[in-house]
Amino acid sequence: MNSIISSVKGTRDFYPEDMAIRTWLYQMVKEVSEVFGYSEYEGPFIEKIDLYAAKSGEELVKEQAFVFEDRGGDLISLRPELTPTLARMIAQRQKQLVFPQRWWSFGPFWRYERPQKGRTREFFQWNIDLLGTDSAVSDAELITVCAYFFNKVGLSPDEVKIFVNSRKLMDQILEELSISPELKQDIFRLIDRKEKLSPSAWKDYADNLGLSEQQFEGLKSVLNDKELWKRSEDLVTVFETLNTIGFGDYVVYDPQIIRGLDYYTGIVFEAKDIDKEGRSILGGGHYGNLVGDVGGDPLPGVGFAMGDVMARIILEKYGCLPDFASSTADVLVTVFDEALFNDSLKIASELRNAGIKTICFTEVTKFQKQLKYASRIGVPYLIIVGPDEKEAEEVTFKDLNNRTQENLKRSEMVRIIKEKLA
RNA sequence: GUGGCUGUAGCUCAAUGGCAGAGCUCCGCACUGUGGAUGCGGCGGUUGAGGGUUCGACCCCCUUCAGCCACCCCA
Repeated sequence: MNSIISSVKGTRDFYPEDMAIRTWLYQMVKEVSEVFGYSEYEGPFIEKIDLYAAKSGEELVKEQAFVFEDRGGDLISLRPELTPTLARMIAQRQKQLVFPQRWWSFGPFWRYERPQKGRTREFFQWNIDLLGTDSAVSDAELITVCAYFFNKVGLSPDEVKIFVNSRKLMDQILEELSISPELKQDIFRLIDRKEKLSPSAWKDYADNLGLSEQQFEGLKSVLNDKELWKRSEDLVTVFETLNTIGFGDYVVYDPQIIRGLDYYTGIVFEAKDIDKEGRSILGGGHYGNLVGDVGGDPLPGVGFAMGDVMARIILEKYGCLPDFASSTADVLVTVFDEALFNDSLKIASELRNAGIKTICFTEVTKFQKQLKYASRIGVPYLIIVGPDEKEAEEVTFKDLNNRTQENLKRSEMVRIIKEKLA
């Protein structure tokens, strides 16, 4: 045990039961994306560091990327996010693509961070973007995709909520409070921290930024104003659209949603557990110009990303994960003795040719051991071929769950088993 | 990058500074063509790693690694 080389910090081993969950999640994401007419795409897992230099938050690249030098001396990064890659891919074909484009992806990402709950160094992320449109209804569509996904996997509006705000509205508020644009990032951070700090600590934070008493009070009352969204045309449209479509229950206005990434320019949103337990499940928003930094023509859009780590935590918490069969085989063929080994192998082959997932025991051992093995790995059905069965041109077909068994004619075996499995 | 908690058998956990244990799992047998039960037996450990204090360390100290949690940031 001591000699086993440990896995890389922050990575996860996907044992079959974990892989089943990951695959299931991918299926859900795929079905939701495609029912909205989005096309799947994928980029490289490694990129030149330059791609990220201009974009993203600086910290994301400078401090959280896995960077190495290749043999040619270029600095290469394991991708910490997909948006810059998407921007490049779009920019390269900007002249030939018909907009709006609807794209989605599900793949691995790496960030060199300290692992904790809901956060690993290697994780999977669902990215979905609607490109080349500036309308608030587009923003509403992406939020609908979120809600649709939650609904599909069985997370109710009593369990998760999508919190929505508008960067544009917040900009306007800051202007009205006469807060200088240079302070904008700091104020956004201040807003972001309100929940995490005690009231007095939060006040200290504000004082340190140089907010006047008047500005501080103004900001505070704005953040408590649940009706503030009515001042934003975009937000009004978003909420109206969602109510029309019927997913309004999932959505709630929250003036404290800001989002860290600075390329968001309009609607921003993130989904969280209703009691705000843990980190957000997904986050996204409207960006004014996706491809500007990689040399394309200005192109707006809206999109979000969902990480698999937090998604699994929430799905587990609310019991939304289906029961996955412990074995992927439906039938196990036992081996009676050396003389009948070939008969078992042939029967197994016959079943496989008919598309039935079949395991054949590969050694001659005590029957009890084979039966126990079948039971332990969770195969539902057993085929027994002994001298009696061979003589009668039959097999014994045993249902391990019901503990019943019957004899099947060899000629009818495949047909009957297929019926049972249907 | 900062701080806190935790590392003992495959798993869950015990052991006042004094012989490293239990339950579960696993394997074997009782059981020569029928599993989960029961009984009996067995395998299993450099106590995460390295150093120090001590007659003696799972226990105290230092270092390091890993996991978890929070900050930061974000999926």
